[in-house]
Amino acid sequence: MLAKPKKGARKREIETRATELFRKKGYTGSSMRDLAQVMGMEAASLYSHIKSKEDLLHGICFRMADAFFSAQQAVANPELSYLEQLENAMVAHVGVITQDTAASAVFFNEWRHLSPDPLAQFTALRQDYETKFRELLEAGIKAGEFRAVDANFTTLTLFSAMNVIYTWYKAEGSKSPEEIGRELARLLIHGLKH
Amino acid sequence: MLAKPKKGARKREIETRATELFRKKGYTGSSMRDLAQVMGMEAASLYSHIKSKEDLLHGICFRMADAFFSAQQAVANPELSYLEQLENAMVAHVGVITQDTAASAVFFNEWRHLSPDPLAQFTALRQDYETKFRELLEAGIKAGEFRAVDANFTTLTLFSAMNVIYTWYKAEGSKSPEEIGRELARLLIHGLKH
DNA sequence: AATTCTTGCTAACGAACGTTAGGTTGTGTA
DNA sequence: TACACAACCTAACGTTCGTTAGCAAGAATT
Repeated sequence: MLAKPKKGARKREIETRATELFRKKGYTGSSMRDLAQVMGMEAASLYSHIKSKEDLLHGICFRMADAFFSAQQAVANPELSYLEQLENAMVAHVGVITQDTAASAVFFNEWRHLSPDPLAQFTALRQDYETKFRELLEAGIKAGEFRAVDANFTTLTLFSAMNVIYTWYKAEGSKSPEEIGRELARLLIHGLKH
Repeated sequence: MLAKPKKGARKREIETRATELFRKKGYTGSSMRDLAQVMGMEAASLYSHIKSKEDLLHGICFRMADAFFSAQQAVANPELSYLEQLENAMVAHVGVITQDTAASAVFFNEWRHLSPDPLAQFTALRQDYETKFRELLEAGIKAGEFRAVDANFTTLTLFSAMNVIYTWYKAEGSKSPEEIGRELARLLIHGLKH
């Protein structure tokens, strides 16, 4: 049943190229003819493999959402200190970003172009995910591990600091994803001052 | 010479509405007919006031760049400690963002849609601006005021933490721009830990 | 009163958009 | 050898895009 050329391989290549294209020019700035060109085919031919342009965006956004959730759950461990739990969650988050920076770029910047229904679903997922971080923060404050910062404000700051990493991370760079995550956690937890 | 309806007032209203529109739907996702609709006129009529769609984007991006530069220069003071200089620069930066969150959103997210020539000019300006922060950081490290962090990495983290503020700041909120800047500086300089 | 300027209109241009219909070719399977 | 199917094609659809041309009405200026 399975021959050498794996089933759906062409579709996955389209998804990969679409992700790179959306990263570079944005979703609304990318045309199906642009995508066809990088694939070396006609625009109409894309529809032998995919359903629609938005379906590509949908796939990228929700696959990333899944990855973030899985990574978060994989490191969840209530027996650790809140400080350790937060640091591990940050490392896990950074790990997902570094695994696919193009998909991360689309995830962070293009989700708003989803149509209303998937958009609502997406924002709900994202809210849930971010809430885990905020709860960790609030619990850590209550336990006296953290300063009494504004939890909402700080959560957004943490995410912002983590989510910028897709803009510069290169797999062949000198730092591993884990090192980057730890260094970032250290900066945010211990600060810049000597 | 000056009558009640100030000259260019209509043009400025178009720019304001375009800024809000670009923030909401992105530059490539916004059409001139969209803009005309929020202005209550026909798309073609816009061209009595403006030169082109890209000219709107150009104006927004470069006016913000000017504002950031001015604010940075206004607080520059080599007699202060690097820590104080950095904190003041951060407060100034946040001040510009909070003055116009819509224009900030466009500045941060839509500049890549400028055509090649202004794009090159824009990125050069931005590079210059960010370099001031990096130099402050490097000098502070050398002087022993800061830990020996990676200056590039940390500069990006600082900007990312500051630049997320346009997403949630409301003028009628409980914190002033100055308070937000100071709190952010405190978080990044002193850290989250108790 | 004559003139200029501002502000808007209708109509239309060529180009690009996402997508569908229907056909062809080559390859692996029954 | 017949068949199924993935992969891609050409042609075209209706729509939307940014923008221009030419004109009209009112207000401000001379």
